[in-house]
Amino acid sequence: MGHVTGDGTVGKALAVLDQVAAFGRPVRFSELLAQSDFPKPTLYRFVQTLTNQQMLAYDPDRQTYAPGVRLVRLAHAAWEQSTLAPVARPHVDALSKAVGETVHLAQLDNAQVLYIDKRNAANPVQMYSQAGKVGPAYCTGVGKVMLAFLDDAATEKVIAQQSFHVFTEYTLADADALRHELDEIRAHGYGFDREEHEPGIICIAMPILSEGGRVLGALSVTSTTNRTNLAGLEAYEPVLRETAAKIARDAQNWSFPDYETKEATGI
Amino acid sequence: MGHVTGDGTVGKALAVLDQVAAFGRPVRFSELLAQSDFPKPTLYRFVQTLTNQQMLAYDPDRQTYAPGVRLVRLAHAAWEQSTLAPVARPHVDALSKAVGETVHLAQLDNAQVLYIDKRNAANPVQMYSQAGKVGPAYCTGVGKVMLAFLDDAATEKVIAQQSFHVFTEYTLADADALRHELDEIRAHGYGFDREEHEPGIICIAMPILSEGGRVLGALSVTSTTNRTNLAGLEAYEPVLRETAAKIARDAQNWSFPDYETKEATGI
DNA sequence: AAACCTTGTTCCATTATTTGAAACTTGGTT
DNA sequence: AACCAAGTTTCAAATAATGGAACAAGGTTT
Repeated sequence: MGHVTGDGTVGKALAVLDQVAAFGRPVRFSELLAQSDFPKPTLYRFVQTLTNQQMLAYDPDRQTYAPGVRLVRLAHAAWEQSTLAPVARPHVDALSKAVGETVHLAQLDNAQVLYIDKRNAANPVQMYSQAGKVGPAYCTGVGKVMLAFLDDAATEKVIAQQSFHVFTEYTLADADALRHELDEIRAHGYGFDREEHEPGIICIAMPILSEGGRVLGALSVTSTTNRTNLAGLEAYEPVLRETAAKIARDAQNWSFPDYETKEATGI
Repeated sequence: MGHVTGDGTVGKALAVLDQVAAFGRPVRFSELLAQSDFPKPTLYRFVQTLTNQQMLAYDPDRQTYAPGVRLVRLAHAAWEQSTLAPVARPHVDALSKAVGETVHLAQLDNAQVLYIDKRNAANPVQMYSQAGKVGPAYCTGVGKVMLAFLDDAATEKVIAQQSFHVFTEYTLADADALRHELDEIRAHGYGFDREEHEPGIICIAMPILSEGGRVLGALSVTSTTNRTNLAGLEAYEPVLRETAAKIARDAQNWSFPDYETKEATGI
């Protein structure tokens, strides 16, 4: 009767997995139970099953559960197969070198922004700890440009799922403000983050669209108000647009020819 | 009657997820069906459910399934929470700087080696494409030292799951050869890879053990026969041992104090 | 040391969900 | 028009999930 999860047993089990991941730290069974809708034996069995399946890892010393190693292995496959990330990598590299600022590559995940790749101008890549991170869609450059180029039904569905927390004085605080912004973005073909998420942080963002106009992802160049301003970022628009086009083209023609690459790792 | 998966519906669904990941490329429903034990509607529903749950991503243009973005998000949590990886990071950095060779941090996943972190001496980190990778346990330095320090029952269970593919002329080709090698490793406290997995690639590996003697993971320093030899690698034994000890200590005392770190990302 | 928690684990009759053979739809091919 | 392959839906039978209750196992208090 009226469940949040849907998708039967599997959906429920995955909800438990999310719950553990959301804790951000190893968690005890009782902690999960306290904030769960499931009765004790049901939750217990889910946790057991997930642990058996290595989706959760149980630490017997501390009696805690944490997301398991199987996820890391699966995510490796996800990242390598996601048509965007591996195809985009050389282009993101080139863009990063060209602009000398932080570059992000993102996709839409549910109604959130998921960062798939990142180049930090200053300190060399530290990807795993950044890629995989999620952020709000309504107040980030990449989020807004992706929203702007979905079809109307999809856009509204995602808008309905935004929480509209006000981070700064520039944050778009409601659905109407966001809709208006999306119109602007559609008109220009790209968008900005005007310190909407964090004070002093600005960016220019470009959608990555397939030939058919489907949203594949988005690119952004980020900087700070100390170093530049929106007009300064706008100078990157041509190279951003070109990079997005190249990524879209390559993603289109991608057909996994180099399967079975015996990449030399050595332990 | 006699299933491989176990763990009910959830286990079966996750087996399908693994199957998709194992393809290494986006895959059609019919391809999955062809190599699946499940009847058509059953497999169909699993794929649907997993897609709903964003564990799989469906590409409508190509009619293919690939591992989904939710996995990347979950893996991010897994990596950050796995007691070893974040705790080990600074020590792995230091070790990498000290030895100037490729350094690997690994854990046991099922009966395989899972690389959790990596420092490449030459080109700066490219983690996501390396971490998450799995390798054989019986013919890698990290794999063997972890096996050596499991309890007997666990060791035998893992040995039984090895496939003993012969990669080079030095590969340990059967369980007995491996058992003998494990005895040696237990006697010394550390181990080598003598070109057992790839010609010209050698390493010295050190287990990371908790106070209670539980295997937490392993560290290795890898090089080539062009640059050095086993005696040369042995010079790294003290710093490796010390690093492993530091990681174990920190993993022990880790209690997630810095939860709620509002890390400044900016888009 | 007895009574009393709190946390984790097992039982088992009831209930709801998964299951899969068969039938059907869709789009492309002979 | 007939055919074929890939994907999707149906529905009664089989199976697996469910959760109230009762049971261990450590700890703490009286």
